[in-house]
Amino acid sequence: MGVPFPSVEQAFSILIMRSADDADLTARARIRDAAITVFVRDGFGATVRAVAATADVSPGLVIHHFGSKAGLRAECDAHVLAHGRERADSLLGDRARMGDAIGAALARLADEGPMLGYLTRVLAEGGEVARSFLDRLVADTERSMRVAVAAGTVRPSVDEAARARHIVAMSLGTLSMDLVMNPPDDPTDGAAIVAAYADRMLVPATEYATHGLFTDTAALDAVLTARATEEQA
Amino acid sequence: MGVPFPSVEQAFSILIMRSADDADLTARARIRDAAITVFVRDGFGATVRAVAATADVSPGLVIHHFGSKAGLRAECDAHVLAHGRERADSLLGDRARMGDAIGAALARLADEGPMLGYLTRVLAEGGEVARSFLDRLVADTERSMRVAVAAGTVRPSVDEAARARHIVAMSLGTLSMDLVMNPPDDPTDGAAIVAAYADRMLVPATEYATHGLFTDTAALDAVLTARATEEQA
DNA sequence: GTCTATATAATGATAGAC
DNA sequence: GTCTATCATTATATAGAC
Repeated sequence: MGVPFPSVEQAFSILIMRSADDADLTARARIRDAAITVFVRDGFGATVRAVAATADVSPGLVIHHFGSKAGLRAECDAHVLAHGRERADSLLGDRARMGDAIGAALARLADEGPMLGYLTRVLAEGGEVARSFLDRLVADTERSMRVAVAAGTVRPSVDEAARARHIVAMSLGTLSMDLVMNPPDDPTDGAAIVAAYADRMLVPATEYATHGLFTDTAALDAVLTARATEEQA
Repeated sequence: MGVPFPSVEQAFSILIMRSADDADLTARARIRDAAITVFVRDGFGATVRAVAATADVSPGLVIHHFGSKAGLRAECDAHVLAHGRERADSLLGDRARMGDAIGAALARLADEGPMLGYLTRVLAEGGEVARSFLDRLVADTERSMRVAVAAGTVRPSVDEAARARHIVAMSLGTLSMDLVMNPPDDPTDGAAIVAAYADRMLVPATEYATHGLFTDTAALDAVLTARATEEQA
């Protein structure tokens, strides 16, 4: 079987770190977790007071621990996004797991909590944090694609770098837009979000990835000809 | 030639209303246009004061005309999004124009100003305004697809409704994510945004729409089998 | 470490003169 | 219609007691 959504799988793998730090329940960590939940629910405009209330501490204590709201935000970003490097790498070397990408990726997402919702908030907001996350994902995806092309499961592209950027933008963009169209009841419930998303999009996305949309190559021919012409000029 | 990005073309067509209301330059309209520019540049968190400064009026006058910041926002939304119904319909009836979709859509986008940036802000924010816009686009896309399938330029789908939703989410999602990865110098310059986006994504997107990604149908077979099985249960 | 109380700044919105 | 001046609210962040 092929690799339906390589970049999505990688994005998700980055979120699978279900850090078993239940001992990490210092007040500081509690505040951070509460902040993630509140940011997912209400967006990054949420107030320090709302975070404090959710963590059952005083607003002053939040600032005491993180210096400022920006400091709190930075720590949340780091906790959610600054992971997965090794994960993505090991995935690349493990063709067996790439094989059943759909089921595996979805299954491993079964309980990552609010991380997915946080990621989509970051992507919607844009900015440097989102950009660096996507850039890393593009690099990983390009390497994944080369492996898959060599293995014969994925077609070669006329521009592998451009395809990697496109696949990342498309994968996470489709997810983000689907969530706008179908807002989850509980945005912090990653498992429910993934299940609903798969239910809506797995068939059309796989169909598109298998056959494309067009019946002929006229559009592609035109685009490639146009590009060749302007490159000559 | 085919119809590379039907939903994108329709989304764009909605923005092509270059309202020749140059006589519409009442202070009220000036404030509204300034608000659109500021919202595109700084997001919807931008202050009434910033809008007033850009429009060269007092903050009080902004409230005087629109009642509240929410009122101003609503008027901006209406001005940008509450159009295009007829446009999209006429497009459906005009197969000649659907034919050269790529060039036509991009060319007609040559100068729609800050509208595109405003649309991406609305989509990133989510909420009811974005949802109703996307819903309308999905309905239009499904009708477009049926026409194109009947004409033989687009492959039929096992689930036309799901495909329409997927194409809309994918088209606008890809655009949004590409803009996160490559922030435009001037987010209010729609022409430059479209040109840069096409330069980066037209080749890989058309390639994907023509051939898909996979070399075989194993993934699709698995997904369809799984769906059939769970429908039986 | 944690709280209460408060300083400071910014924002949306109002009032009234012109 | 437009402005200036101001109010009321809300936010982040600080200070100091416990």
